[in-house]
Amino acid sequence: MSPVRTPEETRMMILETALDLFHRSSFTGTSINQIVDKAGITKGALFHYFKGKNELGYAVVEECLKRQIQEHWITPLATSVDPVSDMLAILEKMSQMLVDEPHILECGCPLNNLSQEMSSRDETFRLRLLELYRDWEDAIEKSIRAGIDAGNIKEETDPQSTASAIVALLEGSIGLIKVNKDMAYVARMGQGIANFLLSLKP
Amino acid sequence: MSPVRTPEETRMMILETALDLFHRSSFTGTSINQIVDKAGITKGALFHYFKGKNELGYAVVEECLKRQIQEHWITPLATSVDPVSDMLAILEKMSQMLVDEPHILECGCPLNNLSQEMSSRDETFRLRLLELYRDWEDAIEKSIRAGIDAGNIKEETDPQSTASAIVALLEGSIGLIKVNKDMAYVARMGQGIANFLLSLKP
DNA sequence: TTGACAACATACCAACCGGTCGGTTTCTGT
DNA sequence: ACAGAAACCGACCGGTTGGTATGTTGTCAA
Repeated sequence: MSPVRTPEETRMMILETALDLFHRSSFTGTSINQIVDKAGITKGALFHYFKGKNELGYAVVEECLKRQIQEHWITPLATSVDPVSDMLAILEKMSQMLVDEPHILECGCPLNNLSQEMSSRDETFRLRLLELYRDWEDAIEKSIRAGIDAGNIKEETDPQSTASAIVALLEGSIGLIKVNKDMAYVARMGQGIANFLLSLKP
Repeated sequence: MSPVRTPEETRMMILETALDLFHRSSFTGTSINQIVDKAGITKGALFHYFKGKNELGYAVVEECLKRQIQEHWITPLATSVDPVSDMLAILEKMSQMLVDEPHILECGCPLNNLSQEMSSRDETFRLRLLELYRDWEDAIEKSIRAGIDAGNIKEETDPQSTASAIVALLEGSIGLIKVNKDMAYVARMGQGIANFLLSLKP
């Protein structure tokens, strides 16, 4: 006989519902009532686990977004000595996700969305999101260093500024794709990104 | 004796106040009352000139943002045959603006802000903002073609995808600067952008 | 079995939102 | 001079927001 109340699952359900709604409709554009309704719980439950909407947002950043960045970027690049090829493979995988779930075409990147919306409005949000970006850039930077050592990247490449530029290029691309909402544009942008990455090879 | 009522000035005051507040606090984050208060007018006046908040937003895009893109990018690049150097000059000018008015550091790009916020929520917004991006990309694309013809850009460069990537890189950079809020990071990103642009030269 | 606390549920609140509407003031064509 | 239109005012409205107060139900250790 399974228990009626499963606190951990409830909390996780709230987090994932919030993540999904924040992704589709932004943070301020999503009301607590919407989260509660879609998660199939009540306001009492939500405020039992989180002090307020902001705290829920922080938790989404720390737990959900952090894990996504980790899975998609940091882990795959951790042992890479050919980051250009490996990043192209990651992008290929993400491009496939766009084909499978076309609604993502107009949703953008959850990390970028939340950053653009909240970082100038709430300092706690900014600092937590900044940490994720730092982790992401660091992972790319280290892989570039490894790539240089392995002879897979031009020696004169500056790892730090190149890593920042790569992240900027990716986030900017997703933002533009959101506005264009067009698979042909996705292909064009993919070519632009690929050309940039390939220019780093010797 | 100057007239008490100056309709055109009133309308322009509303537009510029709205542009400034949308830039600082986003579209949904700015209330009509805030606009009205800061512009020194009343709600009646605002609704006399614009059917609603969305229509005001459309006008801000069509009149204010369009002019800004035109001034900063399209006009300077129209006659360019060395777009890399000319774009670096534009960026240098914008970087100086950041030093003069540091609050922009956390405000981001008005066009990017509005796009990320509204393009998935209102189709009219998306289409109008998309038009501005197309104009911007077209201007860069054409200047790249001219640069190739003049021998200032590598022949194998694909103008279209490169133009898209440049816009993505710029918008992504401003977005990341907003999160980092740090002049040292601005310098790092500037170096990353410059390296990318310079890689287009023969 | 029972007390204590975590895990929920629900009704309610003040503040704020975009928008309306009837009225007043200023301007302009005749 | 005067009528009618444009410009502008500000009180008001229904709806929504994040958040709270209070009550009920399930769980588990003693």
